[in-house]
Amino acid sequence: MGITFQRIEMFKQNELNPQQKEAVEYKDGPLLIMAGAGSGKTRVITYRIAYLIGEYGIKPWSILGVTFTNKAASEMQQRVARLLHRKINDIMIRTFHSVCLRILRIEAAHIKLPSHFTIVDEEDKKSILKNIIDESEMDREIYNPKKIGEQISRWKSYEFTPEIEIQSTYEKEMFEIYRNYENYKKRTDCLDFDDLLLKTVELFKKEKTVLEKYRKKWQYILVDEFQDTNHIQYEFTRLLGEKHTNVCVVGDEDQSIYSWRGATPENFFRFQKDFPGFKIIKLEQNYRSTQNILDSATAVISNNIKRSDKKLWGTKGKGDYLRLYKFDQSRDEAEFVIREILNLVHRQDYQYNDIAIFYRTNYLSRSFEISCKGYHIPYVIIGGVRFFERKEIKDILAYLKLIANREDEVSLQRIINIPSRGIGTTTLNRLKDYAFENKVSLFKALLTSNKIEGVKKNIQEKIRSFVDLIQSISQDLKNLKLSEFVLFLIEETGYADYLKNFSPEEFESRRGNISELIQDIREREKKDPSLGLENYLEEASLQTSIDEWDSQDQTISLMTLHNAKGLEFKVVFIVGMQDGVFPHHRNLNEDPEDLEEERRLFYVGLTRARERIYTSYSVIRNFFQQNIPSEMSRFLEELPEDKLEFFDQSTLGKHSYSTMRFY
DNA sequence: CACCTATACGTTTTT
DNA sequence: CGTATAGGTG
Repeated sequence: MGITFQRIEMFKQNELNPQQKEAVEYKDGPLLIMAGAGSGKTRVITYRIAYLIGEYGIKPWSILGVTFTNKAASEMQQRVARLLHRKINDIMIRTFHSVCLRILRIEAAHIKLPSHFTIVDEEDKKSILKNIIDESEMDREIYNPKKIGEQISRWKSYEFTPEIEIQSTYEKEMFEIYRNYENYKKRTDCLDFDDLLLKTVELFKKEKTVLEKYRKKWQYILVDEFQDTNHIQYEFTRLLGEKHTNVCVVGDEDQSIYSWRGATPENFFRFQKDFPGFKIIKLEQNYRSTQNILDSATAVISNNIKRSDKKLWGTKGKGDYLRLYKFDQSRDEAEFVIREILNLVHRQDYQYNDIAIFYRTNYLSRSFEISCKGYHIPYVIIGGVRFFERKEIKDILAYLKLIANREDEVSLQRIINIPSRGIGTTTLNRLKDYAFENKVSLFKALLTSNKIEGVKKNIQEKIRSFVDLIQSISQDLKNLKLSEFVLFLIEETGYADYLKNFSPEEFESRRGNISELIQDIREREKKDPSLGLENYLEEASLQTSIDEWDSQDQTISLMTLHNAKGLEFKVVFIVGMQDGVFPHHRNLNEDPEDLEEERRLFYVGLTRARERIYTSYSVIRNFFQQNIPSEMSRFLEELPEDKLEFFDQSTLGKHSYSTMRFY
């Protein structure tokens, strides 16, 4: 039989160690895989899925795989397809958010939600909150939209709702804002990222028949990066899995780096409680890094008190020493790193895509970007401003979102006067007041603007022509492919001229981004000729920066340590290693757990490297154009000295580490 | 209402 | 330093 042949082939091509084999072949019941860094975790998951299908005859569509990024999901899908020699588009391997979105689109009616709801991103969320705070006349000093947004997010990830009793006036007002925010979204048929998870869990708890339907559908569940799941994600997993208990979770508590987003390794314990009879398999064989890297990473992480004892066995030779460089200024650091990269590529056998630069915070990318440009090194920055967050892209998307959902007030507000149509803030506020008082949507208010007091005839005319524009282009959506429609829309709205006027200097790059958007739509149309507006908007709103990245491209990669999770490179530079930057000053507090999370982040960074690690810092840090003296990161002192070479490139304070020089 | 200028303010990490 | 907002003028 073909099935047996596949199995033999699978194991021959890429042999698995006994623990990996056990994890792959384990069929029914709860399974907890503790997978150390570089222990072949992805291989185990993909083999396991392939094995369930190929060996146990499980139907592809009864498997649910949950990952953290779309990229990890599609990679996994491809690898499974390769193992089984067939196209597999019927396995659901997606992110939590994407799976929940799928469910909600279908089941929305059960929780009194129209199925065409739109998704608000972080920027939209902030602007909604800002409006609410402004209207409530609260002090913006204390009530800053970003902070409140984070707080709301935290509440929601714990299934906390505004109905809960609260004491202090501050909390009361926070809840008031929260409640208004929730009402606003309800009124405008919007959901934020947290809602996707929260509403799905709510739906499962309320509608048992719906829950049963999905329990029946997904007989086998796998969750990747389990250490970074939060309460609500755990609930989702538990609800779906507790009946058949075929739930496999994979993670590494040493790589838990999202506690600030509500993630908790506590879920490992909850899993063990909620799924009795579970099996634990530990993957401790590291196939990625040299022994020196492994020993250094182990030495660092062993400073954490809160961790269960776990070992990593290396499979490679000792390899190079780790390197530690000290500089005067950030720009010296950037200059060195880039020259060293040139050296690695031209004098040694490395390619650009073997190399990555990691930093703690996004703003550190700037000096390295400048140096890359100066030396003509091809680079990509992962993170920072994402493609779908760029102004021009968001404008176009706002038009599309409004066409998909007329109630979407955020999008309407964004583009009602872009390009400028003479509908300014005063008019907009009148319209909003009218909409609010008469309990209609903002778009409805536009339709009846002649009834609104204080809106002059000429302005009514302007509003009418805007409404006509939206209505008439909406008609054309039916007759055009989406990519053609977007081109048409840009034409009809006069958006290109607007961009040119708005900023001639930036026009070229913005137009480039728009072409890229259209190209992206075309590519998706190629895969799925029936690609609709809603479908595309969905994918666009859940896309992350890492998803845009192609590891095959001949470029070096710059990213935050958080973005580095799950990746590997031959050479890794970890830069900006000053106390206060890394560990970040906000996590240098009384709470030792915050520091431990920073340390895990360092551990993640170190364990991404296969062959070589450079760490570096400068004694003068440029911050807001100020020069701030800074100390070497305390984490660097945790690296074992006998596996480290120290290079003092600094002309200031030479005395300090000169005795460590030994190369 | 649109446009220009002054000033305040901020950068942790992100699905 | 760069961006985002406020405040004033045409």
